[in-house]
Order: sequence, then C-alpha cells, then structure tokens
Amino acid sequence: MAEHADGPEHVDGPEHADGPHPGRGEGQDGGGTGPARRASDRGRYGRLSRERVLASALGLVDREGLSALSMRRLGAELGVEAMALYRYAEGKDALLDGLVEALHLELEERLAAGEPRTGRAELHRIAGTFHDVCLAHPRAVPLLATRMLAVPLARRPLAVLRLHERVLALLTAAGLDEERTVAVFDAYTAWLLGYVLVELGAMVDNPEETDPALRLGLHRMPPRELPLLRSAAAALADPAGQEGLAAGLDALLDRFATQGPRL
Amino acid sequence: MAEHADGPEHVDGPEHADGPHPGRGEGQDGGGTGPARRASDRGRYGRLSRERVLASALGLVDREGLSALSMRRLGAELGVEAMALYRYAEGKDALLDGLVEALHLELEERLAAGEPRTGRAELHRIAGTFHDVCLAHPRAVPLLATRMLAVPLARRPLAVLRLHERVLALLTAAGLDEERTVAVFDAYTAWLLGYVLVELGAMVDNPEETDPALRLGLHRMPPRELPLLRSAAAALADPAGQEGLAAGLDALLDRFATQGPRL
DNA sequence: TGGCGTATATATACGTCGTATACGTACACC
DNA sequence: GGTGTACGTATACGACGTATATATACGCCA
Repeated sequence: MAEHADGPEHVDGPEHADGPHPGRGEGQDGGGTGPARRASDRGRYGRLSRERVLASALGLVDREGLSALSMRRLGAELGVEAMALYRYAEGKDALLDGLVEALHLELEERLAAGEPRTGRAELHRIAGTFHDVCLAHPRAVPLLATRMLAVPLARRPLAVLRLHERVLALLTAAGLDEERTVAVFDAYTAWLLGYVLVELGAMVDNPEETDPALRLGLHRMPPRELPLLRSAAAALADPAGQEGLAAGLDALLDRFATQGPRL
Repeated sequence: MAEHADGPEHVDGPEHADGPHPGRGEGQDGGGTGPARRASDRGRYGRLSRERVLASALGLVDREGLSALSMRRLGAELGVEAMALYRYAEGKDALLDGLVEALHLELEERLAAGEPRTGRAELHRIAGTFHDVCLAHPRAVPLLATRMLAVPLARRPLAVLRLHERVLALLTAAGLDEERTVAVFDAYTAWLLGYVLVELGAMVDNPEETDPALRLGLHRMPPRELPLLRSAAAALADPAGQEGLAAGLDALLDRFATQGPRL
C-alpha cells in the first residue's frame, strides 16, 4: 500500500511497464523480441541510486517508523530485491547512517533557502532549522542519538561534519579561542539534541485518544504517589517549541561564550 | 566462545549433571529415581526473577553492547531457554524498558547513598549522579533516548516517573509556579540527556588506536574542507565532564527559574 | 502423607531479519 | 559486434522475536 509517490517517472525508454508488479516475468518469455526489461533497468523504472535509496528509506521511516525499515521492505518499496541495496549502503548500519546524512542534507537545503546571518543570530537560525527538520521527521530522530553514540567523529556522514564545521566557524569568527569554542560547541550540540529529544518524547502518545488528560495514559499512573507529575503531565505534554529552544540557547551562550563581542 | 563466567555454581542437589548441556534429557530417563533437576530449579540454579533478568541483561549490554542483547543470548546467560524470560518481561521492548528502569534504580541507590541537599544543590547532585550512572553504563545510554521517544510519559518505568516527581518536587518547593516548573523541568531533562549523549559520543573510538590524533579516524577526514573540525577534533574527543554539565545547568536554571529565591 | 492446581521453564515451530555467495543481464566502449 | 564491468537477482544460512503447546516442581489442603 501507499505508492511511493515521489520520483518523476522519467525513464530513458518510453515503455510504460506491463503492470504494477515488478517481479516474476521469468526466463525466455516466449520469443518476444522486446528485451523485456530485466535486471538493471529495474528499480520501479529508472536505475537505483544512493539518493533514491535514502529518500525512499526516509519516507518509509516517516510513514511507518524505524522498525519498519528492513532491507527487504525497502527493496520492495523500490521495486528491487534486498541485496540490490548493498551497492548503495554497505549494510544496514550504513543505511541508518545514510538516514542521518539525509536529515543533515535536508538541513543544509533549508539553511541555503533562508538568508544567512552572522554570529549568534546564525546559531539561532541553525538551531531553529534543525528543530524544524526533526519535527518533520520525528521517527528518524532517535537515529541522531544512537548513531552519534555508535560512530566515531570522523566516520560520521559528511553532511554532519559540514554542520560541525559550520558551527565551529561561527564560533571562531566570533573571536573565541579554541578552548571556548569547543566548550560552546559541545553545549550547543547537547542542548539542540536534548531539547529535540525531550520535545518529541512529549509528543508520543496514543493518537486515537482525544481527551488531553488521558493522551499520555495518565490513568495508569499510581494515584497517590507522583501527584506533581500527575498534575503537571498535561503541561509536559505539549512542549515549549522554538522559544524554549532559543531561550536555553541564549542562556548557554551567555554562559559559555564570555569572550567574543559578537556572541 | 566466551564463557559466561559469573554465576556461583551452587546447586541444591549434589549430582553434578550429565554434561554441560542443559537440554535434552527427555522423557522418563530409564527409571533413575533421582528427579534430575528439571524445569524450575534451573536458571543457573536458583529461580529466575525480574531482578536477576534485568541485572544480567544490563551486564550483557555493558560487556558486549546493545546488539548482543537478544532473548536467546540472555536466556543462555541465565542458563535458561529464551521463552522463560517472557515471564519477567512482556517482550523485547519491555525488556529494554526494564534496562532503563534498572539504570534509574541504580540512580536512586546512588542518590540514597549520598546526603540529600535542597533546591539547586540537589538538582546538581541529581544531575551529577545521573551523569555517573551513564558513564558506568555507556552502552545502555542510547536506550534513554530511544525509549524516551518510544514510550508515552505514563508508561515509562516507575523509577523514571519517580525521578520526574523528585525533580518536580524540588522545583515547586522552590516556589516556582506550574508554568515555570514545567519549563525548567524540560530544560533540565534536555540538558542532562543531551550532555550525556554528546559526552559519550565523544568517547566512541577505535580502542586499539593509541595515537590520540587518530583515535577518531581523523585521517579519514577530507583534508582541505573541515579545517576547523580537524584542528578541534582532539579537543572534542575528551569532553568537559561534570564541570561542563554543572555550568550549563546553572546557566539554564538562572534563565528559566527567575522566581524562587532558592533556585 | 498424598494429591492437585498453579507457577515455572521447556520444546517446537513459524516468519522475518541481515547478509554471504553465486549467478545472470545489459550497457559502455573499443 | 564483441567484451568487460557495473548492476540486479537468486538462493541460502543462521539468528532473531515470539505464539503455542507441553513438561515439571512447588505450595497448599486433606
């Protein structure tokens, strides 16, 4: 179910397929002269590419969650056998890293679409845009945490490293020495990631429960203990959004970057 | 490979088994009167319990990482078939939540061992202890992020909810109104989680590489682009520790909790 | 002391997963 | 027009989570 609905159906040959099923037309098909597309002109017509694979994977995760992402399933999504994907990602883990990359590429796109600023304002713009990207792909966000812990710095996707570089450039341009730069960088990254995780965590709920008091299953909480949590739960359920992010960021920057006049 | 090497081989019967294999002695075993331990006196002798299961799971994750944790493997660790674990956790996901719980129980233990403080000092003590627990179980930390995003508030393990309650109590005791309380709570949680994730992320490396310049695989980084990252990488590799955590926390508290005199 | 209900652990089986390996097939280039 | 190579398929294997049915031992009441 759910058409993939994204690629332009552009194929280098005009033939428009013999049906929706990509699969079984096996063997010499009764002497038809038509070479009857095989092997490489597959992939729901048009060759595979890393971009197509990652885009499809991200779409699948967005629609059905991380646990729905398997090599076989993704292959099917692309009209291809699972093993075909191994040309474009070394394995499942690399594919997950690819998703992290895809998220950061989207971040770069969005940043390029807006107008750049300088110093602290640009840090805020990056943070806000990052926040937007995460909200656009909430089910992929856990990857930002898990892959971050699984992959050493230099093996992170290039787009991630470019983001790091970008932030470092802003900090050093503001006149911070290296020690300060690293301290602010860490705080910036930690706050961004933590904030997004907490915010998304608050949004997890049973979607077919409309009463906000029960959206998070409050009735399951021990009634006598946890009184504060119980009364605050509603407020915890819909979080602060961009303002909270910006406010905390300012607080941290004020604290950690006490040198550069522009920060 | 890799003996389990942990349980005391204490058995309540003196018979020393017919071999290392727990399994196959089927049916009426030829009229031996010895009841020849079966079923429930298994579990590397002594019954199973949720505590034992979780402790063993956490140990396994600590030693071999999250991907080594499977029902079968954990069962083997406990001298038991995989399905036996389903009495103590509804399934794999519940088991992972159990690990989150175990982490928080350890946190509670450590907190109980120290002397409690009040207000901001207690928030710092909790944060620092949380940090310690995470460093003690680095490979389990990703669970804090992923399960947080997977489980609605009220379904989180009780120990997690108790921690929430504890923090909320500190905030309201300091005189914050509910809105402020929730804002500070979110900021506190986000900072704690983000900081730990970033700090642990910096520690992931190839352990059999001693040259610190290469520990993170810096040689793989594009040489011309990313110059700042390259030069800062070493500093990014060993992070700030407790001081950075405390400093950021103070910054956030100063910003978000501008009411109570005790915060 | 004996018998039984219930908690406990096993045994078996199914479908899916990641992926190693071997094989086809079509395109680019001479 | 033939051929090397990049691309995708086919098949297979072992491990995984877990549903279901079964065997075993302990607590309790007589």
